[in-house]
Parts: sequence; structure tokens; C-alpha cells
Amino acid sequence: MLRTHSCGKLAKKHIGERVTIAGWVHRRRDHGGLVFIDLRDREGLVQVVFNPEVSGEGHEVATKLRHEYVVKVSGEVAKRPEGTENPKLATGEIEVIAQQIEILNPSKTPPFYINEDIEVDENLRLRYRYLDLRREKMKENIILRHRVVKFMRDFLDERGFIEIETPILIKSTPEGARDYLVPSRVHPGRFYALPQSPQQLKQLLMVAGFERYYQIARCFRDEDLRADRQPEFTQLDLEMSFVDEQDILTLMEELFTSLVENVKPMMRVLKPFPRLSYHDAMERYGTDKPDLRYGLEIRDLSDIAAGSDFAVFRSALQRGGWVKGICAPGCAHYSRRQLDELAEFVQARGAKGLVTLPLVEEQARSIATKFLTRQQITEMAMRFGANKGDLLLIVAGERKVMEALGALRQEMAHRLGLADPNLLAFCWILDFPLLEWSDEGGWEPMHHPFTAPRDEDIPLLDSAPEKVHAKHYDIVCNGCEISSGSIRIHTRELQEKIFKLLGYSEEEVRQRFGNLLEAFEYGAPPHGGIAPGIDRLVMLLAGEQTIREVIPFPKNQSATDLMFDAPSEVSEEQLKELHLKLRLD
RNA sequence: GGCCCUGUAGUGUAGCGGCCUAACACGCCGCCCUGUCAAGGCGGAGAUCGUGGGUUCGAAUCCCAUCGGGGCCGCCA
Repeated sequence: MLRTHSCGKLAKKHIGERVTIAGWVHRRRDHGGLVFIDLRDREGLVQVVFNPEVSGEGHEVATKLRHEYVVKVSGEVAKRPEGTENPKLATGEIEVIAQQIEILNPSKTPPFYINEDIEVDENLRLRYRYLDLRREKMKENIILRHRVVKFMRDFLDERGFIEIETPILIKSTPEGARDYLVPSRVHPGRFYALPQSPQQLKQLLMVAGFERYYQIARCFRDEDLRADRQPEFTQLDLEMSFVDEQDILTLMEELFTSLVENVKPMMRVLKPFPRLSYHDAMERYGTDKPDLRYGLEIRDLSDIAAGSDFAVFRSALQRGGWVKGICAPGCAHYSRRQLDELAEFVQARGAKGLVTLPLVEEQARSIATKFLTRQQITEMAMRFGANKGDLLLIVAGERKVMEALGALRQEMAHRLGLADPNLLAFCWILDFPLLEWSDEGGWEPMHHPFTAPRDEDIPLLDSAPEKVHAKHYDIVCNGCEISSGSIRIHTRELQEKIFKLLGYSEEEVRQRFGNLLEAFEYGAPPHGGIAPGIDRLVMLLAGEQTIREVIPFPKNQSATDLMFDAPSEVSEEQLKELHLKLRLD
């Protein structure tokens, strides 16, 4: 070892000891005579003092030190002189009196500050990610991520789960997201696909009799990126045999609450997790992933609106739609400009317009006042329990428009700072429909085709598929979908029935799912599971706005890695070996 | 594919038709300095204002195009 101690671990108990430490020059304060260096390693900072009277040679080297030089220092740990302690530093009561110093490696001046937490262009950070990761915040995020995953492993191990790896080179399953393909050298014209999730594999592990499986699984989806979406991401994938929905719900609630208590004791969790039906979530929050850190609930005003002459309301209601709204507290003073902005916000999400109704003495400021009676306005205000000074934001339309209102709810909460940053509002979304009617016509699974229908709804598969509920559950936290899971189908008959309902031909089913169906004939146990997204979870725990802040080497929005400059072109030679010809049009 | 935001020394910002020969802070370089800790003092170097066109007597500033970045919609079984 090049060192005897860690910088950040030095403490009063080491006073008088001769130690050797190594690390990066975090900051230097050169007084001409004395030189102070804050030396940093993974554990933290310690002040090193270079005194020409202690070591002339050491002092001379110290004057040459610059940011991020890597050095090895030997010296004596000393109590700091009276009055020079630094309470801001964990090691602030002591310092190392340097006797010897060796520069292990000098450093160019970094392109951005390592020692300050200021916003830096993300491009630059990603290009020099190894420097960015030296910064305190990123270091903490990566360590937090480690602790989260470690906790999950320990938690599941204690409960009899077995960690099992599944292949990364697997078979393409064209439904769902776009696959990442890997050409086969050995089989010209054939491709592997990277798994979008180990779904079928973990079900087969249940058939294999492992009963409780988990994996920290990398998943790949070739879709466009978002703040909370990367082409490759990590899930805690788990599956259990001989369980029902309630078992999974209980297990996950225990996992998440104990996880937060362990890794983020400052943060609060709603206990027990509130449970909402998919229907209620859509009605009250305009989304299936509501942020429950604040109220601002959507209320239906259709019955009141039905009595008005307002054409916008009437036509929406006639088409079978609704008139709904939210109440923004204390926003009646919003300027024309601000109100226009909100209208644009919902219009960008498919609403025709936004009716804004400030609750003030003279109601002259809203168009709606021309069409609504004082009585109707009062009734609407009462439905929200609104006060004078509040602002009602109302849209009319169908489902799509209600989602716009849900987005507006989130936007207003953001503007008003309603979300408690120390609250993790986990909740369950339950009672999902099994199927959705697709735009192209035909039924498609709301989640995936392996989800089991409610037992009592099975007869409806033939008569009214839209009424079938799924044994499916989502965990949502602070407006973010954290995990999705279900009890799976475990019999060949039911699985085939679902495939048929989804319009898959027998040939397709045989090709894509033949192995799974066959496995079901060899004593597949009832099973189910769930797969929490680790990137998103750690993002919430770290209080970050994007998962890129909790992924060591993420890709940017155009799916490129700025450090490696990937993806990159490959040689003609490589292509030939893979039997590939480029068609760039 | 669409909508919105954004690009000024190494970094973060200011400037938004002429006062810009582009300002400030930190960083960087040099000198001074023995108790600092975001050390301090003095001095210095460093930017063809993403790129290309246009409008104008005059463009960092206005317009168009283009490139890069970010957010969102679509997409994400």
C-alpha cells in the first residue's frame, strides 16, 4: 500500500502518529512561508501543512502543487493550534504536518471545477466524466446507488431469494420497444437481441423451480431518450412462485420503506403506501403516475357546466367528454401573459384551450364569466373548496385532454413549490385494464401479454375484453413510475387464449413463445413478480432531476456516449465478418 | 417526425442595434506574504460572442439557414 490511512478517516485519535496519505490536491493556500493543502481521497479531506522549518525540501515541492495533482504525503498528525480549527471539515480539528511529499502524478488544469458544486455544461461533464465523478455530488450519488443495490441484495437474500444471471444475447421479440440487435458472425443473416427485460427468462426460472429469483438486470430499449429514460437501464428484476398480488405488494412495501429508512433516514415515506385504482388515478390526477406529495386534485365540473350556454363546454359534453379543472391557490392575480402561457401549456398537450377563472370581486377578467352565471361560478368554486384569490383552470374534452390537465396540475405544483422535497410519496396503482384498444385497431396488452387476468374476469375475455382487469400493480413515487409487475399466466390454455385475442397467428406464437408455452406444460407453478427501476429510484433518493446524475457513464439525448464517442463506425473488415452491408439512405 | 428553450475567455454569468477596442467573478500565469481553510494583496495573459448567410451607415444584439445541447409530444409490450 502506498498509504497507511485515508485522508478523510484521520481523526483526533491519530494525533501524534506518523502517517502516510495519498490523494488529490483539492485546494491550496500558499502563504509564501506556510503552504496549506487540502488533500482529498474518496473518504474526504484533510489539511496538510508544509512548513519550511519542518522540511525545506517538502515546502519547496508544495509550492509547485496545483489542482488535482496526485501526491503522497508522510507526516505527523497534529492537533490544530488553538483557534484554527475548521468546524466545516470533518477532519477540522487536526492536520498533517508534512515531512515528506512525493508527486505521484501532476495534472493539467481541469476543464471545470472539481472542488465547487456549480452548474457546468453537461456536454463538458460527459466528455470528462472521470473528472465529473470526482465532484462531491456525483461521488455521493454513485455511492448512494451502491448502498441501494447492496441493501436490496441483503434484503432479498434474507428472504430466500437467489440471484441468477440471465443472458444478454437473446432473441428478438418485435412487440414492445425497438430491440437492440447484435449480428451473428457464426450464423449469417441472423441476429441476437439485447433483452428489453428478462421477462420470459425469469418466468422460466420459476418453471425451473427456483421459487424466488432476483437479479440486478441491465435492460435495453432502442427508443428516444428522456430525463428518466436511457437506452440501457437497470432494474431490480424479481419473481416469486406460489404467491398472489398481496404477497408482492407486502414484500415491496417492506423493501422500499426499510430501504429509505436505511439509506436516506432524512426522507419521509407515506406508510402504508396509498392504493389507487387506475380509474381513480386518471380521474383525480389525470395520469396513471400521480405525484401525491400535494393535493391540487382534478374535479369534475361537467354537471355544473351542463347548465351553461358556453359552446366549448356544451360541445365537449355532447361528444361524451367532460369539463374538469383544478384550483390553483392564490393565483387569481396571474397576468394575461401568465394565463396565456398556461393555455399554451395545455394546448401543446392536445387541449383545445384553457378556461381561466380567477376568483376575484368583479369577475370581468375571464371570458367564461360571459357564459357562466354567478351561481355557476360559486358552485364550481365550492366544488374545489376554493377561496377568494384562487384561480380555477378548466378544460373541456375527452381522455387525452384530461391528461393535459394532469400535466397542468404538475406544472402548477412545480410553480407553486407545493412538493415537499423530503417526502417520498410512494403509492400503488391497481386494477389496470388487461387490454387497450389500439389506434391501428385490435387489442393490445396494456403492459405485456404474460399478465394474468383477474380470475373472476376470465369469462369476460370472450364477451367484453375491455372490462377485464389485470393482476397488475405499479409503484409510483413522486410522479415517477418506479416499477411495474404482475401475477403471470402459468397455463398454456390461458396464455394461448390471450395471444389469440391479441391477434397473433399460430405461427407467430409458435416462433416467439413456443418455448414458454411448452414450459407451461411441464408443471409451471403460479408465479408473479415485479421490476423496480433502479436508476429512477436512486434519482428520487438523490433528489436529482434526471437519471443521468445517478448513472456513472450515461448517454446524452441523442444516445451517444461523449467520452468514447459511441456509437462509432466500424471497419469494412468487421462488417464483412458479420455478413453485413451498410445501406445508408 | 413535431413543439419549446439554449449556445459570449478554461468555468459560470452580464451585455439584447452605436457608449463593446465585449464586462464581472472564479480559474490560469507572475510577484509579495508563517495559521489559512471559497486565504489575502499587486500585476498579467486569455473570447474573431457555435457556424454560414442576410437586414442595416453600424450586429454579440434583429431575421433566415445550419450545427451542437437540453426539456417535452410521438415512441417507450
